[in-house]
Amino acid sequence: MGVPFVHNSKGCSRQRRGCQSPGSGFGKRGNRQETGVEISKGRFERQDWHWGDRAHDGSPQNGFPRHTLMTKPTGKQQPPPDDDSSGKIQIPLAELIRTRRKKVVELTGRGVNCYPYRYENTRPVSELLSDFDDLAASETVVRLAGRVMLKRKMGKAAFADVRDAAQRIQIYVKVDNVGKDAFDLFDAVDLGDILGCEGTLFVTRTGERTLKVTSFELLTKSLHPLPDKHSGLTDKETRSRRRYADLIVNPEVRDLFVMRTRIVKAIRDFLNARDFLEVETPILQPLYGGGMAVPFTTYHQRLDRDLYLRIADELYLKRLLVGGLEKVWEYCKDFRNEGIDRLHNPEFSMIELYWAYADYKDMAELFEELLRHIVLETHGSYKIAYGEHEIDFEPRFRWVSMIDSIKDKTGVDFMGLSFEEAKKAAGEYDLEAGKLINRGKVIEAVWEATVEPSLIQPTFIVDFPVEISPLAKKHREREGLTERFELFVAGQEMGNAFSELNDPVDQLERFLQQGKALQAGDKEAQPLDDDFITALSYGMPPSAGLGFGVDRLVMLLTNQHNIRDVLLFPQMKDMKEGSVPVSGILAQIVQDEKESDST
RNA sequence: GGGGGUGUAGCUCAGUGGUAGAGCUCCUGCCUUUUAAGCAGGCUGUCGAUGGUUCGAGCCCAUCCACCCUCACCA
Repeated sequence: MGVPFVHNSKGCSRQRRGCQSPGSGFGKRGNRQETGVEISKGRFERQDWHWGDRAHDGSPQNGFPRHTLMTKPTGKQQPPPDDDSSGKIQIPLAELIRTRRKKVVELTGRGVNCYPYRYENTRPVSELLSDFDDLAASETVVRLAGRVMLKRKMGKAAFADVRDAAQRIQIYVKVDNVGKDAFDLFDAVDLGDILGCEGTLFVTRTGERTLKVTSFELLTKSLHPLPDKHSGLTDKETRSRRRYADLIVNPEVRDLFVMRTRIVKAIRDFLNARDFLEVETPILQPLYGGGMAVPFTTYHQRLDRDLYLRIADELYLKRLLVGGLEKVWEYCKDFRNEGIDRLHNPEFSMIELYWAYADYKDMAELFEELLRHIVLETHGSYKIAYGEHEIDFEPRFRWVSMIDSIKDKTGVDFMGLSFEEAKKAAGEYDLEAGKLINRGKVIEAVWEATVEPSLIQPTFIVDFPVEISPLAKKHREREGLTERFELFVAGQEMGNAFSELNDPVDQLERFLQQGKALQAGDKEAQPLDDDFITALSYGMPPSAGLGFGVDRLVMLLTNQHNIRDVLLFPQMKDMKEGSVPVSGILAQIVQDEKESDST
């Protein structure tokens, strides 16, 4: 852990490291005397919180931030009053956590383990609810476990809402049923605590299905208060940074990520059923390639060389075609060192599949079937809503060439036009001149300006200009074009496929062209991959290849419009200033506990 | 990167230059079928950061940071 794996991602693992082994860090913290600082009376200075392991300098770390609490010499400090508030971090959160931690200490003193090891024979709440009538009538004793979301205490009885992975249920705890000691323990239960409960099911006066608790066990004490019980957690930044809190209080978020997993499973099932072999290829690569992108660079010490995080899987999967595997695919995490926005995260998921003896038309058939399968599996219908649109996957997808689609829209036919002629024809559109560096780019730019936004229902755009398709085979009939399609749905690209270029000489020439671009300063151009050319020289069968972004697909199928919302842990910039790490609060509390023990 | 917006208590939000507020959470008390339980009382903040204007700044100005929307580029 001493040397950061990826130079560019500093700070990404800070929080995780801090959580590893809190116990090991407490004794090593400088005390007040040594650091020459003083805990101010009732005030925690946020900016004086220092993370010991922030610098990536390779120095040994103990896995826990070195805490240094200090204050500004404000001159307003007074000797701590002799009540028990001296030295406390008195931001409100700290007080809330302190109160809960006190309960842990007290309960532990009474022999209650606030962090026991297991709770057995539980049933999912969903099952208890679906079998409710029978279970209630037979007074079957059942057990469940979950998190306390709401609590309503009334003297010698109490209700609480407990939620497990999928459902919530009300529990009823009455002193007559559980005994005084247990009822006192229930008094100490906070929102957020995790409980195991045993009892029978009944319906309350007001008609709510409820577990009448006969015994319960505290399974985990929660120290951090939950977000507001009514309005929940709405701040998008906090929801992304603390996805765990988001998942606790926003059931629809949980549903969305369950849906994401179902989508991936549907893809996997579909490809497995067609004998595509799921493989794994290197993420850490001596040379990147297979796409146009800026890579992340990292360094291997023992090899004493730079390595790259992959930007695409293409070149490795094609090597497997050479090796005779014929039908391969990979669920791949790729990394691109580019901007972060509504549609882009530095690490993202793709599916790439390669199919020997097939061409791009076969691949289009397969892709269409795959999407229909996924939509039906996950939605139970072929129609989905996306924003203001209803997308229907049932009819055959339109199939139209890029050049024809422009002709249909504008009347201009780019087929057979030279670069100069094409540029002239494009003159009436407001295009960025710097991009119009060849015929293919001009056609693409015109197409993007005129046709792309209108592609709401699933549409294959096919036969791209050769200049913008360096890995695709030349079209067997149409001069200057390649056998390539991209699928568009709701105005967005949902996949990209070619009849794969397998002539090693042609591929070498295209690499050399890319090499020139790289030298000329195009950071996204692809470097020459000698080993890939070597592989092609052995002979790669005629093949079709397809790649599509999983995150984008999940967005489409879950009606989300920001990639961050379909990623459990999206990349975030460094934390905004002013927030106090919970570990700092806990460290302070534990220090106070130790001091009060020794006095 | 350009343009627009937001940042106040753990959470959700008020607060247009004059002593930082509400609801929820939390604490104390009452309450044995409640349900955003209720009732009574109480604690809680470097108003994102830094600088400026002002007798006085949460509020006005500048810079910076983060997030959201939007435009251009990569999936």
